[in-house]
Amino acid sequence: MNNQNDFNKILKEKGYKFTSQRKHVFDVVVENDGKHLNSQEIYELVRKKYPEIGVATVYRTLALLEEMGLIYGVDFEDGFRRYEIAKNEEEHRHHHLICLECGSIKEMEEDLLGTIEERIYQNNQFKVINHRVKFYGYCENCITKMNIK
Amino acid sequence: MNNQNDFNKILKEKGYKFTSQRKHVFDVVVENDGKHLNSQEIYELVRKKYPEIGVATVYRTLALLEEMGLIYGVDFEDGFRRYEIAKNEEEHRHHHLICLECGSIKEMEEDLLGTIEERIYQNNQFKVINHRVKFYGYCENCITKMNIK
DNA sequence: CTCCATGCAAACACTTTGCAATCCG
DNA sequence: CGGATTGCAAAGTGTTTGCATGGAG
Repeated sequence: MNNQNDFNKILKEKGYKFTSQRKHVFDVVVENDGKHLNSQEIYELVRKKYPEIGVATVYRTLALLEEMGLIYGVDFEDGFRRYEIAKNEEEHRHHHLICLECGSIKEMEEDLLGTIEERIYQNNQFKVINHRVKFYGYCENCITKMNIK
Repeated sequence: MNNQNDFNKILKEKGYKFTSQRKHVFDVVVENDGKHLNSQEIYELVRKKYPEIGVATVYRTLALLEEMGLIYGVDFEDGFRRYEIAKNEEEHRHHHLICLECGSIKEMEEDLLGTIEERIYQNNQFKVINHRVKFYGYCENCITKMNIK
């Protein structure tokens, strides 16, 4: 299966044009799966392969890809909008374990809250469509280093 | 119990001075419990009672109050940092039900994940200290209006 | 009286927008 | 070709900082 053609096809389906700028931006996000790059970092990486690209194009493309559902924007409250690829097998987005000591971010695949959503509807008359969970604490490395329980 | 003296005392304990600017900022956050005001909104409200105050003071004070644990900053990914009062009875922060239709934000007090944290430690070697959950979906009003299930 | 805290304006950092030039289809 | 897309620079937005003045303790 050919990536370029796949990407091309998805764009066309939505009535958008294929450009190498868009391909390069998408590639960088895909190639850095799990790194939660922010827009500036993506811009820098794309520039290595395509130096003429402008910041505005990167921002516009990221918004486009997010709207198309190919990537997700995540906010770790550090002042940057960060992006990760959308894996369409996920019904709900995965969750993040954020280390308070070193700032590392680990992904966790379990769907914790699926069973709880019905209860929320009963108790709060609120129909849950998606949820987002962030856990703050200490990662394996820092637990060892800090010698805490 | 006298609010002004309480607030004064907490500041002194941490080695900070009592000023009427600080009191006014804190008061506005307390008086608007549940409204998740952003910094600009807080600035506007404080100015009604204390017109000479500057934006910088509001930002500095909000950071100070957060650091002291009197208020929490929350990020609803709308480009603003929003604040809510910290209720120290809460072991974990409460969670938010965010309506995708009208944008309303409702608070939910249940602690959903307390029991799950041990499992996370087993599975991921990650020691959870706190967690933050946001549910996206449709609120009671919008469900009625939109006539969805 | 001594610093801490304030107000002001300028500086910042990230993102968005306007517009002419360019390129895809 | 014609309209979507791009690059550039300028404008926006929310927030932070430098510094002289002011006020709490």
